[in-house]
Amino acid sequence: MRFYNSLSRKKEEFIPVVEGQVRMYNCGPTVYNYIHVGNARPLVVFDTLRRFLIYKGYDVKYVVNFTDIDDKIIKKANEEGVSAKEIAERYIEAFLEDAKGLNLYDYETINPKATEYIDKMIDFIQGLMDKGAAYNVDGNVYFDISKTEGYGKLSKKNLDELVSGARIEVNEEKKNPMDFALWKKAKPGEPSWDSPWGEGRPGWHIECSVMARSLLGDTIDIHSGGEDLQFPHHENEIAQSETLTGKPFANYWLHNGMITVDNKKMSKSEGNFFTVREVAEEYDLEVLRFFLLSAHYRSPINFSREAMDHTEKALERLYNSKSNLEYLMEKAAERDLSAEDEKHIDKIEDYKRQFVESMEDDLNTAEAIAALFELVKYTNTEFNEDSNKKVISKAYDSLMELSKVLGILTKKEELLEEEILELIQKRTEARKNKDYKLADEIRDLLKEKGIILEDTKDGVKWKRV
RNA sequence: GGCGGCAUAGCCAAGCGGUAAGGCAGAGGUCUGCAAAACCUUUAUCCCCGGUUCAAAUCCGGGUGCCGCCUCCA
Repeated sequence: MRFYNSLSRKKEEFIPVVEGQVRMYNCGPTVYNYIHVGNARPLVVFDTLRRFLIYKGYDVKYVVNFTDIDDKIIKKANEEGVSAKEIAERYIEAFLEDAKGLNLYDYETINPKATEYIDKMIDFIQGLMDKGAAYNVDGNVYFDISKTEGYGKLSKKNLDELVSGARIEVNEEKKNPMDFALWKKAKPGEPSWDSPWGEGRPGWHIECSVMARSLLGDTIDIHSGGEDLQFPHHENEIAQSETLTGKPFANYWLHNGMITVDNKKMSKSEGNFFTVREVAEEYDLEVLRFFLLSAHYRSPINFSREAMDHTEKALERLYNSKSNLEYLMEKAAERDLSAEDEKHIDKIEDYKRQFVESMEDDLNTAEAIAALFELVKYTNTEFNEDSNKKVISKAYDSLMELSKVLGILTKKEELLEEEILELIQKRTEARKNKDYKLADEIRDLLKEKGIILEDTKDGVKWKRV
């Protein structure tokens, strides 16, 4: 398995720190608002990576933090006249709902809150002070980037050019314009914690460094997030953590590309965003999930209604295949494998292999999905009610197994209800009597209740939508 | 100005030196009372110009266009 590592800017074979174990940290949301589609991409992509690693047999520990103390949260709280804590709790709850809809919680995800790690952050900052890599100016503590080697190694920034850039904030307190806040002195009315430097709160970058270290150790395997976090956020995490521990902070840095709308980056500040719950009003969130996996995770991907509609249709093809295979499993005969059956099994294995190899190559989900569709095509073409049940089961299990890696095809069909069966029976009789008016009425009635009928030469099939 | 990425059929999107995956849409057909689903057939020489090579969408050089980061940002 190999990943494109932002540190080296090339694909590298993946070797975990501890054999058989993977420790992943993915920068999570700042909970001051509902998440939008752009925020959802890294969550879906790296959840899929986590799923695949589990599929490969790794013991995965996966952390996605909540930044629950921050300027934006405080601002929002002030606007609404409520506490920052209340804002954070509200949007954490909303996040969990959205995340569940996106199938992000099929496996355990550790969700630390920044405010639960304040003590550890203070210790961490103190450690940097002790090393002379941080300095306190009247209650504001800054990281001194001149004390760290290789600052800019992730984003490949040249310090001189950074400093000469026009958009560096002017701050008299800092020794170097690129120094960043570890601890911010409390302003009146702001939530704050006691520290050796007075009342205040942690800076953003320190939060991730501390939570990652506390939960996953000094060196983690995979650190992921949006490519827009590469600088300065991830760069600063590296600087702090490696300065303190003297060890590599993360061995593999994976960054996803941006979601665009009309080819412009989707962002809160631009206002061109769609929240996940807005999308949920029109589409099942599984469609959004599938859409986010339809292109390679490092490419930009343009979000549009048209694209979502196409994705919805594509996903439907997979669901149809699932229900077709379920139907065939009912009908197919139980018998020993013939030579031809063996060939079918081999072919199914081939498609699975293609899927896995694609995923192993820097999480090429687009190619993996293509393999899935080829499997579908094969089963649609080759199998019928006379097929060997073992073969059908194999195809079905493969489809479901690979879909599980992608986190799709999770909607469960409810059990057949007596009512529905009765109606279908009634309609069949009507059709026999050429009473097509009644037959169509029954079909429409069922359609209204979300049951789609299909008349095949093998009988009437039905499914829920 | 610095750093990085992208440009493949009507749309989306793989491909990483050997003569273009997959999905959506379209056309024709099979099946069917109709419909749906499914299947079959059908639609590209890969932004432009040079170069390397027996061989390039794939490598190199030069253009053109678009995007991201350099400020909070997934």
